[in-house]
Amino acid sequence: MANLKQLAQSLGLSITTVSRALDGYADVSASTRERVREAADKVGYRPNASARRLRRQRAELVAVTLPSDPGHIGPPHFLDMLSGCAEHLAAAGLNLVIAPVPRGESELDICRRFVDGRRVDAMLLVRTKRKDERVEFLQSRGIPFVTNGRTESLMPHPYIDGDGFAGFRAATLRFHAAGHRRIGHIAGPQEYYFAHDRCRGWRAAMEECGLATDLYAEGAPLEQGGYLAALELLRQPSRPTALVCATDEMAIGALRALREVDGGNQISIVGHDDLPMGAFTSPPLSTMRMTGENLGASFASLLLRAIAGEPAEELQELHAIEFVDRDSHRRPLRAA
Amino acid sequence: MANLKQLAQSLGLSITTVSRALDGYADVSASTRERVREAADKVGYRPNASARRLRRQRAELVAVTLPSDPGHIGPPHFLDMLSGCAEHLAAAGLNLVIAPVPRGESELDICRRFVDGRRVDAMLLVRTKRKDERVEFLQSRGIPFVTNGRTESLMPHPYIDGDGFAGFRAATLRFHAAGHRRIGHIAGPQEYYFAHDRCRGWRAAMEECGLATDLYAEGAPLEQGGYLAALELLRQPSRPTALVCATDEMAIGALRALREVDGGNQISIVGHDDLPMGAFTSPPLSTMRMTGENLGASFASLLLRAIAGEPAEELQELHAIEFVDRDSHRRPLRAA
DNA sequence: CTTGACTCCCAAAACGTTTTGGAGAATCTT
DNA sequence: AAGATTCTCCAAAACGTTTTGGGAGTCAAG
Repeated sequence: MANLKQLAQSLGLSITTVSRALDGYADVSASTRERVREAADKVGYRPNASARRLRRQRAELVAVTLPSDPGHIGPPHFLDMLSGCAEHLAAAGLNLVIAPVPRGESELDICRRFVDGRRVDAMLLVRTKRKDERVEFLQSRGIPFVTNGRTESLMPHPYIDGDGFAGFRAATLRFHAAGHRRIGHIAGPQEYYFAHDRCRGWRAAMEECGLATDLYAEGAPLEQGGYLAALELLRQPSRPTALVCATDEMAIGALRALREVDGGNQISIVGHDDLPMGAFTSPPLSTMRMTGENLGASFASLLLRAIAGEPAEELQELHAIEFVDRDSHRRPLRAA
Repeated sequence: MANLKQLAQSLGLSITTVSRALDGYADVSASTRERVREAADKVGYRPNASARRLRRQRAELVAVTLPSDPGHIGPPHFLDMLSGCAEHLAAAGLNLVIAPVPRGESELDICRRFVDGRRVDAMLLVRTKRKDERVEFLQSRGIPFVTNGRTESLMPHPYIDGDGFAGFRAATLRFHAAGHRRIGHIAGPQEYYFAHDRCRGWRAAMEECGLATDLYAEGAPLEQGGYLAALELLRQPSRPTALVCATDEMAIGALRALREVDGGNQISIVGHDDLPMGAFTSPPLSTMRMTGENLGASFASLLLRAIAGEPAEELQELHAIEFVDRDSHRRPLRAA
């Protein structure tokens, strides 16, 4: 209820002095500062956010656009990431607003609305595509942003990403070393950078080993997509003995296909994301995950540094992928 | 870049007229209105959000507090709900900000910050406790809010909840009708309303059937909690033949315990939430879910109506629970 | 006594919008 | 033809803060 004017009046001081006292300026005496602070605490004064934002020309807000398509939004721990990010942004006085894409609008429309209405100081982009129009738009407007996932944009921009190429190459080589020769890949939609990157890793390893890359199937990055893709691979005349899946959700769908077609437990499989659920599937799902603690905090830090004006080149984090050894990747290899 | 002043100048009109033209007031002629609209479109004018908020005395923001504890935030489809809610709020010009609880602060502190700093027009509360201090605070401040889950607050407040009592009672009676007599309950932390409500449903059914309620174990509402709770029940001298679990995540943890101890497939089990993952477990997990389409839209609608001043009594939705018949709830019943 | 530095405070402007309360011109009514 | 009404438009106030550019005092040095 209280605003600066009322508070100042009750103290017999000017608005200016009260404002500066609360902000800790040196040009107000220690005694008045204390007096002001006490009075402010007593009436529970908090500056009106809108007024401050208008005057300071800052929105104190960061938006993250949530892709609506297809199905789930990122891996299930995505919300944990957002939450961590929001928490660290809050420490710097910024709040995180979520911006889903209403039907009939594009993700670009959303960016436009937020940026041109000066509703945000920065943006967080997830689920980047290889060619991502949002990135181009934000670069043209000069608004700070960070992406989760790289893009093929020519101009560098801040991002955090996992080295899917290296991770999937290593996983494929691991299968090869274990004796597998028919190693299939269940891929996500190739327009997404992460899906393409992971696919490239598998492909590179296969070619290094002199193996054909025909055991390939693509699907939506969900259980159902993995299920259908796995069925497709299992129909091939020469079945795979091992499967490298673009995501854990797809791998879990594939596990179901294996159970149905194969009785299960015959084909080795590995996913990516380290979903908590993976420890509880049957067999427990071996997987990969991006190294690094508290991804949300990293995003927050990059966003703050981008807002502070650091150049994009210094705000790019490529994290190694580590293997999570459960059980599903070492099914006994039958003689070919 | 453009503001009202510049736009007005370039058109040779006053700020007032331009503003009212864009807002579609009748007291500006159709021709000027059109002229103004065209010019605004051309320069891509969008009103400055902060200025509008200050003048209108509305934050155009709704906050949802994210509990940080324990572990996951709500069921995995929680983000879908938030996204749907944000989408419908956006259609009314409101954005949804997520407000995680930093360590060292309480959920109450967050509410205070948002409400007293006039940063929001309303709040969305999730994971209500039976006695929830946030509810009391918001009621005392007279700020509109909606909770996901009821509370034991004496003053009525808007909520959306599933009828966990009826759902769990029905599930327990179903097991009884199938011949089960030793029906266990894996419960969530009882301070949460939903956990308590579901537990009461199981307990009521057991008592109606004249069965003892000693097969009870409590745990964190996560896979691990369900796993440990199930192990506890399986250690009892007289094992349960069926398990009613407070959440799917707990049920999935319990499934793992059953596999380890029992070889699996001997004990019937049912969860709640209808996680997509449940269709892919082994055996596929029978579960329950709240009826009703697009929960997020319902929350948005209730929030808007609460902001519009409708009384709390008319903003309470209790949804029926429906059974989702997969396979895990009809394991063959061995002779006792 | 004057000057300069320093301390503590404040009036006023500014941020960009919406809204209030008319003003002037044109049109209608009688 | 005069008054009433309707159409268009606008100046100015207001929202609550931060920041600019001083203005009184006080004190020490010259």
